[in-house]
Amino acid sequence: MGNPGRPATIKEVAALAGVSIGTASKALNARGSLRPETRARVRDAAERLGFRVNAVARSLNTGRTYTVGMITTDTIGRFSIPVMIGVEDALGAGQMSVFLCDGRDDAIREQYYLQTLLARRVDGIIVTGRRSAERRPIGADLPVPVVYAFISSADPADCSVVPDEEGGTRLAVDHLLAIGRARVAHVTGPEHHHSARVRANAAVDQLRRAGLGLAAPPMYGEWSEAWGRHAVGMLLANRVGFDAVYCGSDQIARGVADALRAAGRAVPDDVALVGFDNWDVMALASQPPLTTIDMDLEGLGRAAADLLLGAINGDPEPGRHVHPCRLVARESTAIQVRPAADPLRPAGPAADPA
Amino acid sequence: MGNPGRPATIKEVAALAGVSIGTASKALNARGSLRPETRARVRDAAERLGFRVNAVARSLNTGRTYTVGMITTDTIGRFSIPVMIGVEDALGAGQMSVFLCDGRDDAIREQYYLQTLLARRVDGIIVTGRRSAERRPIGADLPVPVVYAFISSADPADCSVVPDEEGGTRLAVDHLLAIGRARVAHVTGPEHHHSARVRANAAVDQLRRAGLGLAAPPMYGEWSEAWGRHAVGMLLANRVGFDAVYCGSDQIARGVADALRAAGRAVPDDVALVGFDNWDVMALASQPPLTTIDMDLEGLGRAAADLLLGAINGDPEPGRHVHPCRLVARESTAIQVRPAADPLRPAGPAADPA
DNA sequence: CAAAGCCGGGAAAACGGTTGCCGTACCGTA
DNA sequence: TACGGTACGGCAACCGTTTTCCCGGCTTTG
Repeated sequence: MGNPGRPATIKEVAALAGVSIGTASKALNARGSLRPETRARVRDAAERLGFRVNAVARSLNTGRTYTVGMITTDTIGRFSIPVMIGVEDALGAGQMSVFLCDGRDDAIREQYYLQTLLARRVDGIIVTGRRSAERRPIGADLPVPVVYAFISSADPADCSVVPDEEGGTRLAVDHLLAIGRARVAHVTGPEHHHSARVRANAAVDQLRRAGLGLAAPPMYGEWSEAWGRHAVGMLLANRVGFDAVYCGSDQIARGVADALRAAGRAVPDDVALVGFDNWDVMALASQPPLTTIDMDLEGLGRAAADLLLGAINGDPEPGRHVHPCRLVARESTAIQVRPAADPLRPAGPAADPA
Repeated sequence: MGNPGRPATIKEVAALAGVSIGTASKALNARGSLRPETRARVRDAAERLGFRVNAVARSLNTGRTYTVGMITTDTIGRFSIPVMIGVEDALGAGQMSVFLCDGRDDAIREQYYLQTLLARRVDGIIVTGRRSAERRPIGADLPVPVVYAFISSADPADCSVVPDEEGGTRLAVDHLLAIGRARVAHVTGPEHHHSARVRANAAVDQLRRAGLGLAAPPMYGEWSEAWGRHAVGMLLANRVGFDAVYCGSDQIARGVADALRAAGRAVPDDVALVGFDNWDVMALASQPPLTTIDMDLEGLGRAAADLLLGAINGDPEPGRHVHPCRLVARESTAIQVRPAADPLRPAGPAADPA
């Protein structure tokens, strides 16, 4: 038990067990050659005193702290959360603790955090953020390995893990083609946004590979439901013929779904719909629920953490690593012969709660 | 600059400056009495070597680590994020770093984290989580102060900071009364959920104080849009007379708004609507945008951090501290003579992007 | 001129562990 | 009986800083 005042030290444990400090250390860490009975005596003493090794003191002479810093480029947000959870999960399993640093898109603040982390002698650093675009490296010649997760470093020699947005788009397009759609429109976010451009270009490419083109040029706008609704209005006003819409986000897709319903076009029968992000609150609340592309951000975070652990242990794998997306099929494309049952929710309208 | 191999130690700095280690320490920390010229010499040497004090070594003999642990009861989620951001912000300003620990609603995992944090000799611990209900204390007789943020400890002697959900509800009800509504319905989450009950009871109380009652008994269901839609169906089917709905969440409120519109009831003219949470993605995307109650979770997090800092510095303020909510007025209650201009967004329909 | 005080800086003891090296006692064997 | 080997456990250096105490020299004062 021990008292709650000062945590017990190994010296007190050693004294109680009647051995030297060094011996106590060996007993507690299962090193050296000691009589089993001695080990037991030390362990008992430690237990009685409520001894908990002082990680600070240990770090001082091993040189390893078993901590890593996680710096977000911008404010902690919807995209960085799952990445952080994945990172924390993978590192926690490796006995490492994570320092959380919210960069807030402020370079000064970021550098302050970087210095703090280095002063704390973290074993490594993860840099993440909301955007999937490139960013300037956080520092040069740092004494610890750095991995960029979701965002990537502008220096190709740095280790980055990014979602395979092109691959995700190919999944979306192929899925629409597979259910027999050929006149696909694309509604997405602002053109200056990296992800919007990448996904739009990938959609065009993949359709071309099938001998097709978009039903209309990519429609760039905002990452909002309102823009999704507005875009549908434009498509209808221009009498564009389309039987599917691939959207740059679930928010946009939901707006598209609402506007289509208001215009009397049935989803998915008249128009099939695919979103992006698999943001549950949008994808599931949409009417109908959205088929969408999931970037597996948590898995991406875990992958980044594993790369960091590797680098810490001397096996760096520099460069840009792409992490696969996956398609989550729901009712907004549930049509014709469906290849398999939807794994996430039963087909048919959702039952309202009592 | 120094090379990126091993970080420079104060010994090397001292050698380069031609002073003893102790003197170097004093120079770098602005202590003791030294000639200005000596200080400068040491500082130069430190700069040239890229010296960064080893926080681990420093902690070892000061006994303070300037770190705190933040443990989430359940998975990091929508409510814990703003709290965490607030905590991190307030603590960062106090030069403290934050260890992130995702408890995942797993008591084993939580205890593991607790032990890890204690081994790391954190100066304090913040416990947070998604639900605002009470939870069993994370430990007894801990050697460091603990503050519960958003959730609260079942032990009233522990320090907890919780949102003033009753107060928030009073703001909502008073607001509806102020715009002339008297037949208020209440649609909220599951009855077993602490927040749902608290808010429902507070609504009843506040109406009673005005000599009124709810237009129908509190409608408990789910925290979902679907339930909001369904509840409207029930109200209409039962021919309940109502000119306002106070909802337990913005998600529910959005569902209510959609169903009312579908039923030809205008918001806010026929029915005024107040949500809860001020979750931007719901409150702003709703048609019309929602008046709602904001729990100021970030501020709550900062308050918790400040209490923790106080406790660390010897001024504990045990007990349950309530943090005020505030009303954010938007178009779902924009009616009649409005007392003041809405501070957050101009009135009138939102313009769709080009 | 001597004593006292101050200023600048060095030496060394902590802080709490880990670990390599060494000594001792006991065993078996020649 | 003497010697070598092994098992067990102690000693002490070390990790990088901070901080206390002390000392020598210079300045001030009586």
